[in-house]
Amino acid sequence: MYNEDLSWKGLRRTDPDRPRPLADAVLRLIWQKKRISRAEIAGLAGLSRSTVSEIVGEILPMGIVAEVGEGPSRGGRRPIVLEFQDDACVILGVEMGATHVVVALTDLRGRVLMWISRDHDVRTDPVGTRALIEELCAICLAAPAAGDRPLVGIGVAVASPVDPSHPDRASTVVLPAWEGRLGLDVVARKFGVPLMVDNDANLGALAEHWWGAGQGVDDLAFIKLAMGIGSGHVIAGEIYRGATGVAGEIGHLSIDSQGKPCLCGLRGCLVTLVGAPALVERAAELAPSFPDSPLAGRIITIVELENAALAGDPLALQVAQEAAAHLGRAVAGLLNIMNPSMVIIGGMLARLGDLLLVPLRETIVSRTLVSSVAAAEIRAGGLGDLGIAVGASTMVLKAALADSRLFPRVDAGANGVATS
Amino acid sequence: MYNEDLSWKGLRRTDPDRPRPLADAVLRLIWQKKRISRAEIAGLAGLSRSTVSEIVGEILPMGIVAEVGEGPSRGGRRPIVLEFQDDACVILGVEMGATHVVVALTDLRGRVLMWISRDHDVRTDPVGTRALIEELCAICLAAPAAGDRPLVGIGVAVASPVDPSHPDRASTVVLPAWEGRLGLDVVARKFGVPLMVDNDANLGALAEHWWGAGQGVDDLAFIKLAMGIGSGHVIAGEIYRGATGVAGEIGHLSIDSQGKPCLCGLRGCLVTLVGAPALVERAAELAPSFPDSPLAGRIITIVELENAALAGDPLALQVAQEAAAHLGRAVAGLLNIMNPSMVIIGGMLARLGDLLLVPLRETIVSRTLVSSVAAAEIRAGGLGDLGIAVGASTMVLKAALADSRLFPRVDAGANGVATS
DNA sequence: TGGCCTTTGTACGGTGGCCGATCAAAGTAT
DNA sequence: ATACTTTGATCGGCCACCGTACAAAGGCCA
Repeated sequence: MYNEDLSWKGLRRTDPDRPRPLADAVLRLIWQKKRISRAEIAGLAGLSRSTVSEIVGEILPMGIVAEVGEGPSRGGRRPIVLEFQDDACVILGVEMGATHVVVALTDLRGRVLMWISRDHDVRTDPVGTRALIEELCAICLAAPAAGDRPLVGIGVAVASPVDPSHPDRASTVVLPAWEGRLGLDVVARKFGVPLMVDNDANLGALAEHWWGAGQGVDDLAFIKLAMGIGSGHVIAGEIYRGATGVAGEIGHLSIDSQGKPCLCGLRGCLVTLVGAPALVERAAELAPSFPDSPLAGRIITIVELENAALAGDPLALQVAQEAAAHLGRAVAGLLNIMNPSMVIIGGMLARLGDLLLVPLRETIVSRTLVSSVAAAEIRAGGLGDLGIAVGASTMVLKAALADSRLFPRVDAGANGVATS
Repeated sequence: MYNEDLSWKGLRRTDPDRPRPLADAVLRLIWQKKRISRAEIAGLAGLSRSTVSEIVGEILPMGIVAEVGEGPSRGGRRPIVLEFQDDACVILGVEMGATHVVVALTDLRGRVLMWISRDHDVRTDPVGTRALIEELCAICLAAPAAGDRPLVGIGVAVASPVDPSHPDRASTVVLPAWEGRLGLDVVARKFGVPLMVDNDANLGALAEHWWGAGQGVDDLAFIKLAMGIGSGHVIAGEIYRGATGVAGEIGHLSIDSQGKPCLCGLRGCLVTLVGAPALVERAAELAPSFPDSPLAGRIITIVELENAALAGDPLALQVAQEAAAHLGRAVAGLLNIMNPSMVIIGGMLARLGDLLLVPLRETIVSRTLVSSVAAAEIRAGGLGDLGIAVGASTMVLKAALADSRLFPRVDAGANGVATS
């Protein structure tokens, strides 16, 4: 007759172990505003100046916020400017793709200090991949750009669904050789920091939300176009994972019941129409009609196809337009079901920009009933190839800003000392 | 470079106007457990017994919780049992369909005390509809079942998207005659209580989550099969509305690019295949192949079709199976995108039960890649025709349990007096 | 049956987070 | 130079909640 679940939200007032519940909120505000005075914090956070003074007094010794002189007067005493020290700590973001590993070292504002990409057959070699991640992380941390600054944590993006309640569990479907377990805790122990895992498309969405095209938009979808097609969702500012962490398998939306069979058993899945292999194949099919194209009559790669489209080759353009039309049908479905404010196209094909987006928008607008759905913005991602790795780092940053105990203590004198 | 939005969650500790932030949480716990002692509350809520005593002392005078004798001893003093008074107040739930209005009077546990359904052309007659709602509400409140108990509020379900930030705004697409506004505030003023509005499928999902097939499941989708097809979503226990309140237009998922054109401009929309008119039409198409069917050779209604299927008529069964197959493709897409733990089929066609569900499940299992997605439960709704109206009432109950100030004061002596 | 322990609910003093009032410092407006 | 503003620190106070202590009322066991 009624819901037996005990965990009605907000039953516990706050975590009793956590001193000063509002301190983290103030820290976030400082992070957001970057430079801000105590009085401004009081105004924006709805706290009294006395409370803010007290809280700031506790935050300063942590070393991630510093007083940096005085600001302009607004008719009275000049305020002391508090500045968030973006370079007080570093974060590692790891992208585990199907055939490559990217490690990016960022500061506390998502800026990439250095990065390394290495081809590796991740899918079949778990042991080697773990060692490679450890090696690349160590290289990043030893680099001058890291400058001895303490590490907050390591974020890892995997190209496989991640169950939020069992983050170390790996999908045996996507990564059979990994035997159901990522085993990244050894990496965490090696560096003595927390390690967090999530799906790559989710983290792409997060990165675009924090630093890219989706800033200020609280409900967005991110579609990663590559070999496979995945989508990640940010709802109300949070990553949405669904009940079992596999939300976003947009690649297997069935677009055309008469289409080609897909590995998943459906016919006409989006991935069979818009995945990279499908596009290459389609180009080969169309080649006889475009004898003048430099692509005609030979085996091509997806990168060549993209370059040709950017160069204006009619064959490549036709392939892109067809892909956009197929994708548009799926995105229309996505819009109808999820109703995000924005859809961001990421991954390799995002390079095509308007070549893909213009026909995509046309398809969507002409195929969506409710006008406010069709009004959703469709954009290309703004973060390039490092977007996923930066998203992984952002996940750690977000966690630390939600619970400042995750920030390592920085000795007070070291404010931005090691950057130079 | 960073998110300019100020409203980072949890910045304000609590609403300062609201005394005792935990009092509402305790009240919810009492509601949930129905009968519970102070000591149990302390244990479950993580509060001290002294605090609970104090809070309960404040709740008791409200009249919605009463001490009802002592419970069994567990080795010591016998506990005083607190009981939530489900019949202390009543709530009105209104379903505004396309061609009918349902008003249900419920207690504080979703039980229907009385209900009235009236056919009315809602779409074209806003003034008459408002008057009708007022009339039916007044009848319910004057009935013996209401017993003079105070009204908490009125919930209204409308068969149109509802923008959460402008709840009184009506879609001019679905309800053109209403000129963009519902104008239900007059009803609220008439009865002097708060009035809340949401989409019908959303409220169906809510009702199933609280009282029906979806109890204990925090992520579920509700699909309303009727003239149109709508879906509502509960995510993490809350109704999900999307960025502009139009999440769930599953009816216009494109299933078949070679299908019939739809009003929305797409081809092969789900509603053109599984909507009630489409099913009737399909039955007529198939009739020549089933000359023995009692349905053959004449114009039939959807209800007749349903009844025939339940009676085992091969023609009707074929129509149902085809519908299930089409619906299965859409639900597979929904599962891939949203990954709910459960999908609940409601609306008229839910009457068919396993006739629809069995082929539906088959389609889904054979057409979904990730096994945990396919493991989502597919069920028929458990609340029948009043589900939507009960959901509307539940919306009000939920709001009152989240902010107990919405409960009217009940004079202490009147505990369940008027029920007889 | 009496003693001892447990459980429940209440009373009371204490604590910690936050606020308002106050004040000094340092600026602007006239 | 005077009056007013703004900022930040300090101090006392309030309130929600906690822990302790205690009384009432039960069970367990000799």
